[in-house]
Amino acid sequence: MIDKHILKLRARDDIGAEEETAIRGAVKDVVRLPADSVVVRAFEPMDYSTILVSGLACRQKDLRDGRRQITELHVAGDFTDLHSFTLKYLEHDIATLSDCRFAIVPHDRLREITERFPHLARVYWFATNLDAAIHREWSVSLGRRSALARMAHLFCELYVRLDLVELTHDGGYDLPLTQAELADTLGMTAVHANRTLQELRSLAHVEFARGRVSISDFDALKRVAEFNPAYLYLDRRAR
Amino acid sequence: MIDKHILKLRARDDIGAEEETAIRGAVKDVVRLPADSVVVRAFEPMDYSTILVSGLACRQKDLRDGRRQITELHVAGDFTDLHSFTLKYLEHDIATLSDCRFAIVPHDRLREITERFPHLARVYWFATNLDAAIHREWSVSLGRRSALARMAHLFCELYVRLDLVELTHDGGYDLPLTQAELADTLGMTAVHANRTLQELRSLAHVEFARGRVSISDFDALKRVAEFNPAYLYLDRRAR
DNA sequence: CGGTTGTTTGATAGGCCTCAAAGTCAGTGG
DNA sequence: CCACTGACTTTGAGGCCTATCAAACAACCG
Repeated sequence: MIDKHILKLRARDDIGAEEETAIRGAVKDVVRLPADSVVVRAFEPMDYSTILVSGLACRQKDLRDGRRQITELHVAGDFTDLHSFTLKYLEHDIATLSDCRFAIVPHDRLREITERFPHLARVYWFATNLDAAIHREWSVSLGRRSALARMAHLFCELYVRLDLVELTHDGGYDLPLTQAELADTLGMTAVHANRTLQELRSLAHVEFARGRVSISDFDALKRVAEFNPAYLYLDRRAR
Repeated sequence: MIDKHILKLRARDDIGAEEETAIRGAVKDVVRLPADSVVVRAFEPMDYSTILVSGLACRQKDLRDGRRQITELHVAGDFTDLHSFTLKYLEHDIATLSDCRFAIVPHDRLREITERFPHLARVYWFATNLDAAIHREWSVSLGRRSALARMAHLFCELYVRLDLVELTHDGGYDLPLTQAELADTLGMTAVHANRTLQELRSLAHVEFARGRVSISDFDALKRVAEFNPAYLYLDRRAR
């Protein structure tokens, strides 16, 4: 059920058998939600967190005028709202972008296992710090990169993150987003996202169609994006 | 020495006397650095973290072409690079923007106190999650807000954060930034920052001159920014 | 198969960038 | 005390990137 989650943890640190058992035991429930559902509503008191088991989800913040910014995309294995464990509520929504399954982990169980295994506390602390590192990279994209480089960068990031949980195949991956949602992620309009997509296809041979990203020349894409995966902390070490 | 740090922690949760003693005891050294120094270099292995005691510092990421994005500003009391405790290195620089003093906290002492006081582990975990919440709000600014609203929003945020550590006075606060550095924070050019500053002055009666922000009408500023401080998690509760 | 949602294209406008130069200010040294 | 210097701020002109508005087109779905 949460195999991809464990897989992702193990990419960054050793997780003992006892720890793994504790993590698996902390899952209380698994729920299914259709696309475009709000999983967690901003500012509602939370006493559980959720691991994304399958599907695509996001964190999004709405503005008064109805526009929104997606601040992170979540793939299978991500602890989408682990930060609510210490924050007690979220200042953003968690929403599904496709059909999703979530594993529910109550905060009191999180507290138990992090007190029993201080190492796991650090591993999960690390996980939220990694989210923050991704936020920072997105800030650079939004603040300093052109629309083209920003989009290329996102496609690179998702390739690496999905590859880690074995969700890439044939030089690409499923990304069930509309162009409007992609635009909300990249801080641009849907029209411009469409045009940028066309430019990216002709420049770097990257396709985005029918919910799938196909990368025929990853190096070309990386060059356009000036992509360096170091911010994803892919090295395994004791946390 | 780290009074402002303790003050900030206590704004979000109760910190016991024993915990406070442990925190103060974890400080090994205090160092002084002039403006425009690099405190922590990206990708260097870290075995300590630093609390900003006084001055203004930032997290910054450089691009190949020499441009940069400042992804967070740090004020006195902030644990500027607490995340290196679990990340082991940072993917960005920490740099000073004014003369600064830092308290050095070795990671092994952090490990000690977080294992001895699981509650402190959560308090510090919370602190890094708060950083991430600020990152997300900045993503919204960079992605969806106009230059004017973005600048207004930053000035609001800094007012609240500085007020928390008693560093505001006479309806304003010291912000020893050049316009170019402000521009790097807001994802715009220095020229445009200058023009936006002028617009903000005439629209919301906000001055930024000689390293000081003077706000004569905070409500007007908040309106321009659509500022809501909820993302700063200002409520005190058990973490 | 009609309606709805999502994609694509075109025309126009505007916000922000770029380049360049002038103006201001604090600090320095004669 | 006053040139001189270097850093920073301000202004102007022109252009590009991206937004906006509108409409046609394509794809999906009950």
